[in-house]
Amino acid sequence: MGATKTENFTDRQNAIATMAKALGHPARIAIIEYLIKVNTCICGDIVNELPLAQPTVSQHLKELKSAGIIKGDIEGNTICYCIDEKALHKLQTYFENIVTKLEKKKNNCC
Amino acid sequence: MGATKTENFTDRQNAIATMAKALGHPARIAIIEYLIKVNTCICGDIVNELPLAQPTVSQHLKELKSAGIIKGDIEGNTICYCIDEKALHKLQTYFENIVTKLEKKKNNCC
DNA sequence: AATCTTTATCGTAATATTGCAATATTAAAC
DNA sequence: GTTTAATATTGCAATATTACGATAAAGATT
Repeated sequence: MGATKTENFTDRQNAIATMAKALGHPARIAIIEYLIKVNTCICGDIVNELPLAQPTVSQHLKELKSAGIIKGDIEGNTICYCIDEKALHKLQTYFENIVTKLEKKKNNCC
Repeated sequence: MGATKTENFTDRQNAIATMAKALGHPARIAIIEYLIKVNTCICGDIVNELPLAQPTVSQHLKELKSAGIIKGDIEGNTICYCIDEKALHKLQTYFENIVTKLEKKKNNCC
């Protein structure tokens, strides 16, 4: 085996897992933090910001994009990447919901 | 290669990535959702709840535990697993912070 | 003590991820 | 049109993940 059995889980569970997985690498965390920091999304210098080779960065960007975390549009010979707020909002809501439930239930063991 | 270059990123970036990675699998999302649902954390029937073999579930639990997402204590011949609220709180805060920043900056392209 | 029940670990196969050098692509600059 | 600059793709090696059968461990039950 080695392949995740996505078909056995709900779409929602798979969707959250996909987004979480995309953020499950420090380079990709660094990328989104940089995108947030620079405010604007014209960010041709992302490679210089990261301690990784250009193809590696490109690959991480591709993964973030395919998970819907970032959006990218071609803009001349540079790519304009920026955060997809919808995805991060979903994650935020998801975790907020969990935290709220945990607080409400006050799970009283362990 | 194939190994993540964790040494090139900050501890904070690695910490978030580790937690996100642990949640980057639908089975592990299903596990924490189940733990939340049952309220109590004495949960010997987690295997029956998931469409995976027992060793696989055990492995997923181990990963969640080593990432600090869940806590587990031995309790007779069963294990008492429950959510570690601290970890989820960190994630919630992290994403809330991002969303807040994004709203404030109103990133005006793409 | 033998058995049952539950969870962990080992071993292993299939697959995925990470990282980079080399190369391709594509548009701007000259 | 040639060079430059920026990003993408390809190919590949190293490593990690996913999944499960077999087996081990350890307390509970009889």
